[in-house]
Amino acid sequence: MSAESSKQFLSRSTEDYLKTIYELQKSGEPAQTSSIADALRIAAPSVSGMVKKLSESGLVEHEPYRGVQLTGAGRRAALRMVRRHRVIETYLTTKLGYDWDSVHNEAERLEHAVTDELVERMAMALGNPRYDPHGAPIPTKDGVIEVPVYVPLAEVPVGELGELSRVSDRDPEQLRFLAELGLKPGVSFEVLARQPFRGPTTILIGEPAKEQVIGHELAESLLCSVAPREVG
Amino acid sequence: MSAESSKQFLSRSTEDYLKTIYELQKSGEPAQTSSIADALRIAAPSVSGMVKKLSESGLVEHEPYRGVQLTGAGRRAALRMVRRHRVIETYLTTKLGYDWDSVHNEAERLEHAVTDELVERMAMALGNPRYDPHGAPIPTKDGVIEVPVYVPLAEVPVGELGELSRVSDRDPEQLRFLAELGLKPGVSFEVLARQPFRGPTTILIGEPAKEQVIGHELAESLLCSVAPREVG
DNA sequence: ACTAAAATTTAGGCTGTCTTAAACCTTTGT
DNA sequence: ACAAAGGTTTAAGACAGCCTAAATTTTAGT
Repeated sequence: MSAESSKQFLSRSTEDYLKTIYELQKSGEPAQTSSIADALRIAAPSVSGMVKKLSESGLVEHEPYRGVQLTGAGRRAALRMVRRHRVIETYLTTKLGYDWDSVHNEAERLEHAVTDELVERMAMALGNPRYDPHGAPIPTKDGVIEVPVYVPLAEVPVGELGELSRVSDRDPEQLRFLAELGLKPGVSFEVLARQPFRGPTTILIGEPAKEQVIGHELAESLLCSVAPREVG
Repeated sequence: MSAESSKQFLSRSTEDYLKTIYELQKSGEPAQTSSIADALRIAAPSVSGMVKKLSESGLVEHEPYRGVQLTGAGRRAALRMVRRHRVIETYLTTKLGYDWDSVHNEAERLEHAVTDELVERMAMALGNPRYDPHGAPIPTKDGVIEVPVYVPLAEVPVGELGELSRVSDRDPEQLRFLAELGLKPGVSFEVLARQPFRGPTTILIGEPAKEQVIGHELAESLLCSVAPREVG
């Protein structure tokens, strides 16, 4: 209801800032200027300037030298972008045959050009999916997002059964590699062994069950649910 | 091969200028500054400035105070945008249930955000259609566009049989009205009567054949093929 | 506690695209 | 033939976003 809250049209760049701040700030702490700059591949002073504007529009709160937090309005706008991005990614893979490693860039451009109506039509055509192809939860139209609790594969104890639930959508190379190994969300596995000192993890996976060795770094980015599903 | 011709990335605004100039210049004569300004809803001096830049990039030829013409490269870029626009319009109506009166605006935004790959995937999914929902020809990937010869309904002689082939996609109001009357590309009709002094035309049309009276102005914007199809 | 390093902000500038006001050509009516 | 009208261009400036360099604040190590 405040004078600020009804600002309707956000610039492309504003949308990018809000989405980025949302991603950085998920863990709760304020987002740092330099993290935003890195994520957007922009110089830090540019971020300083833009953040001032965002905070004047009531989309973020900025304590100088401390960091940035989304306001209610900012969070809503950010989640709208996240929904767009994930619905688009799902649509492109499901309906237009995109590989899951190439959708990210396309979605990154389209999310700024699409109307709410198109997003809803795409979601409808897909049966209102709850997860995108990388396993990330899709916020609802009214900005509600599920926050499942996952364990990185690197931390699932040896002997445990689990299901791969989510992977990062950022690195196409990595995604292509995962696809080769059949490592996509929904796949079940058993942890057979793990070497100490940040060594690789061995899992049993796939239809003709097969052993797979996975390096520590990769195993840290694979988010899993452990066997007796406690998470909706 | 010239130094200019390899300029790869056109700004959103450049794309709009080229597409507009293409539309205005279809009839052959150079496009006027003021017509471009009107079409883009921009002040004339802005167009002057931009045209200078376009001509420095080798996309148009500009004879000051005379008008603008697309060069080969400019025409190619414009047709790429036209293809995008029309493929998108066709996709949205065919696959996502859009009405033909609401696709124009959506396409107008998307055409700048889409990659060539997405356009080709959409075209593929549609079976490489030759016409969009308004009956406009879709240029091929390599920039070939069909130029059918049509007659405005207002000029089809009384007694003649014809087929409605193309309508303008610009005015949603008009499109909704046409839809109500069942007047969409592909529909056949017979001209029953026409009043003089730019009066209305009466046609026989539809499955349960029905008489329809159409005002002169509207009849001028409905492009038809006359009965013994001479046009591919 | 104090200084060196790291992070952030301020200052000043650039580019792209738009604007209005004024100057400038071209066309056209008498 | 020439002046008014109309279209076009130049001039000057605004605004969004970006940049680098310099000044400032915070953090961290001794």
